Amino acid sequence: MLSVATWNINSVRLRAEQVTRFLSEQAPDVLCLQEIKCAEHLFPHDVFEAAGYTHRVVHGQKGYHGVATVSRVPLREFSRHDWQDNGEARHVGVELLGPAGQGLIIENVYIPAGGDIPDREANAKFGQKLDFLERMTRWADALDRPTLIVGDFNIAPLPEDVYDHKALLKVVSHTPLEVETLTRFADAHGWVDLGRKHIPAPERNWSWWSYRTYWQEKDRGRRLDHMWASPELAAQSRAHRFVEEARRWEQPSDHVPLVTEFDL
DNA sequence: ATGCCAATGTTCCATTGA
Repeated sequence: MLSVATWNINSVRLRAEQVTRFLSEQAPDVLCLQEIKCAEHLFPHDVFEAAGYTHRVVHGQKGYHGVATVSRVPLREFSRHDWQDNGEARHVGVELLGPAGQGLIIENVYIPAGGDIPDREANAKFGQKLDFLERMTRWADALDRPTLIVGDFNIAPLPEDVYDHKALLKVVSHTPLEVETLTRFADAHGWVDLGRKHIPAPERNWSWWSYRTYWQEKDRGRRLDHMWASPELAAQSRAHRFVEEARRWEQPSDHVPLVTEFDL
């Protein structure tokens, strides 16, 4: 048995208490973090060391973005892709060294949000988001071993992945162009969306709620965080959950963690 | 009705997030 989690933590230094609680309560073997918001030399290694996560790979950046994968099982850094080609720290891949999950590749990714306007001409960030996905698609085309890709995709692909499908068709994160582009990425490798394998639509499994009071009061969430597996790996997933209660903890991240358990 | 919140560092204001 191997359990893997992903969480956009929105500053790992500020949320040491919350991440410690999550590790204690859910006990994943591996946790992939996004938006750690610090350079590698400022990563709070002591917090994870004390919790038993003695294996860590950090791809940090000063101030913004940044990803890290921490683990109770041995692993090694496998890859770092810059799919935006601008130096931002938005990906790190690891290979598990076993015995649990021996040889498994876990890709931890933070896809760009894409700005406000869903138009490449009017908003360069939207174009960068689409380009990031196109480069991921070419990468996925060439994959030749079982892989798990997790993280903050910043896209809610299904109508049931948002609180109001029709209202969000023109809102970045749920536009048809983003969904089509993400679908091409999915098709490039046959990725299985574990969130919807285990919690089929229209069952609720949102992962993000805005910090703004109005939107929280209305319970307007979106499913922006994902765990996708190669087909042969997906066949070994046994359980999957969204820890929605973490959104109500003190000083929470605006995202909640996801956990998948595998027979490995 | 998407910055009215939250975080960082450029720090008493600007930038970013989705």
